[in-house]
Amino acid sequence: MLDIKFIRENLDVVKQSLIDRNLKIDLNVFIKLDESRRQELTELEGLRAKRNKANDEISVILKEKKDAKDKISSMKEISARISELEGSLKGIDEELGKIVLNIPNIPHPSIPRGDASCNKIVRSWGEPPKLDFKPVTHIELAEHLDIIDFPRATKITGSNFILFKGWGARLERALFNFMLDLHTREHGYTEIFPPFLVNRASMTGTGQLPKLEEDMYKLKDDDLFLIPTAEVPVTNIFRDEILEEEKLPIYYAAYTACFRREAGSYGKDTKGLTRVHQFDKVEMVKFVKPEDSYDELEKLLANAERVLQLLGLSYRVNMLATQDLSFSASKCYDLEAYAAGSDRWFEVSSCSNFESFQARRANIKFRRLDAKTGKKFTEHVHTLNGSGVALARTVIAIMENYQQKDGSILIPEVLRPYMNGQERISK
RNA sequence: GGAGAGGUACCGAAGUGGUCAUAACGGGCCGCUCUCGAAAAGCGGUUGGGCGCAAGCUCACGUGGGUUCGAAUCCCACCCUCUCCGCCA
Repeated sequence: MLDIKFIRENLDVVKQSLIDRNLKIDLNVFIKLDESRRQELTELEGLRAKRNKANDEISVILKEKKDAKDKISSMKEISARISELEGSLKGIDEELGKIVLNIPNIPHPSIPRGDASCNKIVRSWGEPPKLDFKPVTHIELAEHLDIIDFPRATKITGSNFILFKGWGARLERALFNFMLDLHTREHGYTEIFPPFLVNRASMTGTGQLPKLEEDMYKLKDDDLFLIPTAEVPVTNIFRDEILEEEKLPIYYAAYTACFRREAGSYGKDTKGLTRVHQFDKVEMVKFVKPEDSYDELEKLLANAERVLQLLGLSYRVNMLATQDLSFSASKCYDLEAYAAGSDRWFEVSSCSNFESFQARRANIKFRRLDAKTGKKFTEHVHTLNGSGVALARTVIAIMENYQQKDGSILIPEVLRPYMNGQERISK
């Protein structure tokens, strides 16, 4: 959520940001509502002041056992007007709130304007593997090695769910353990294991709601949602809280399963692990001071890259252009890992700076000292998060890049300690 | 799921229709005084939002409604926490 005052005072900036994102939101409605809100508020508060004063007088009169009838009846009219204004103002606030909740964050000046074709590869790392045979896809490998059972996952739940089996399941577990260990031991993150179900306020706090409700799995009898990413529960840890300045920055890393309905992408990537409704992910979340957030974004990105480097997966870093940027983000880098069997780059991480956008929605602040006045004041933190990294697609890259001529899969060295020291998965 | 208790500031807690919501009282924290230093004691300070150039005004007692000239206080609905019982990994 943007600051209402900011929108009012920087209308051109907001309008340009909507153009850059190729969105049509009529801000004139906002301006009109904002104006009438302030006008009605001024009248209302004047009347309230009058009423408060009269109330004090009435109670004095009654204490003295005198007659307050005239005063009381004269207040009836004012009270009626007050509740009229309160009702009207409530309506305005609701409408205004709806509009503001649907205005996306302002893209950072450093990112390209335009659609996905304008995304900018800022660097790449590693080389695609040199295989002296024709590589196959992870689907064929999984079937051959009997480590993922697609048909039975569909039977148990539905299409695009995964059932890992044997060394497949073990590989999955090895991966998120390895990632959590890396981030907590070497990158300074505190491990979190959050709930996988969250309430509406949490979903709104990070910006999934109200826009993406149809993308969420929602419980029927409770107003709860399955998390699409650990970003939601972890960022909401500090919802409605004021942090002390010395506590910042805060780095959290969490493994969770992630649940996505992928409504609107039916027919896309229907096979294999590419687009599934439930996948595992290790997520990194940061709460930082505003002046540090862009440095922190680069560090976060480096932490995610390190995972791929240690796994020996070649990847590229993609800076998203304005129209490809998610609703809440100001700036975002996607990490794309190459997978030889599919001969494709798979998005395995998104590292974003949300600036104060989520913090304002979720009401997360910190208290800091004003150097000039020596007084404390509160300010919204900046939040960031990044996958470190998403598993299903990383598993694709590992399987397809480490496949051998005989159909076995070599296990990346860093994972071997997590897999009984085993070197390969074979039939 | 059943029964009961409760939700007021950083914490505990008082307030049960009016002149007590920056909110009694106690504690914590910060600053100052005293001290070689500390403890103790004393003094002072310690919530957040909105409108306004400002002075200032206004809102917030779990949430949302209602009654009233006036609600922390009365009424209704909902949410949450705790205790006991039941069920249960």
